[in-house]
Amino acid sequence: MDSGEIERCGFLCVHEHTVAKVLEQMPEDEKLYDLAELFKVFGDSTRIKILYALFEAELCVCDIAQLLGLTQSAVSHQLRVLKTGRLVKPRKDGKTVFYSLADDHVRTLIAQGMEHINE
Amino acid sequence: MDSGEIERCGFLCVHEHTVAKVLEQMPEDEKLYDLAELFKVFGDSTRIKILYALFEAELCVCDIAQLLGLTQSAVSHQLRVLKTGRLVKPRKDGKTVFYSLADDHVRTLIAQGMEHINE
DNA sequence: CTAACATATGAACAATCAATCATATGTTTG
DNA sequence: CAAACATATGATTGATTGTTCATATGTTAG
Repeated sequence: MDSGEIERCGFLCVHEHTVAKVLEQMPEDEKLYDLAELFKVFGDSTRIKILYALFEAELCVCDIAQLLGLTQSAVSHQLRVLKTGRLVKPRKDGKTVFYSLADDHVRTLIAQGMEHINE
Repeated sequence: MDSGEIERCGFLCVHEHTVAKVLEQMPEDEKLYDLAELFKVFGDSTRIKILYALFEAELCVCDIAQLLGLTQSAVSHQLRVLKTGRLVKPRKDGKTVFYSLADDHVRTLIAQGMEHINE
């Protein structure tokens, strides 16, 4: 088969080799799940704000809270989510904890997302 | 002020000019909200699977459902979310509706996300 | 027109989540 | 050691979300 016929959804509209390609290049379920988890971390405006604040400099928790008009607790909870997703990293200095972006993927992803928005 | 002193959180740890820069380059609230909304759309493994399936070819709803082992209804609901986020676009052909990726940002964003995962 | 089919939609429910409040941990200062 | 401070954590709660089931819309074939 796979000649060019399009059988409607008695089973599949598309050619068999297309189906094969789709299934072949599809990553494992676990990867897909992890990827969704990553995007989920970006999917909250409070966390986006925190990341943007860290674009310029590392900041401590209470700075972020005051800059963005948020509770210390709320910021701390969200920083934990961002840390777990390896988007930010902490640096402890006495009783203060400074957070900064974990790597450049964060900037790149946010920039790409912004491009999509501005269209 | 803004000389180099670091006053701990009596008010701010960081220099005033850093605070100024942060606030200056921070996009408007609405943009930040929209950006979070965009990432939220990527933040579900079912939708990620659908997008991956559309990497190879445009597919109709029931194809996607069968390929991924999902209900027609579930796929339709999620395609609506993807369509609203302008990540996929429909092409109607008789009673069949074929969906395809809306633009290349989708590929780019997913690729960038995957890079972050694989580290 | 009617039956069959592909897709879309709406209501309902369980699960997930972000903010809040209260409190715990850990560090510095006196 | 005790008080003050920065941060983290745990429980609770209101809101959001993904799936399911039932049904509606719209198109094609007979």
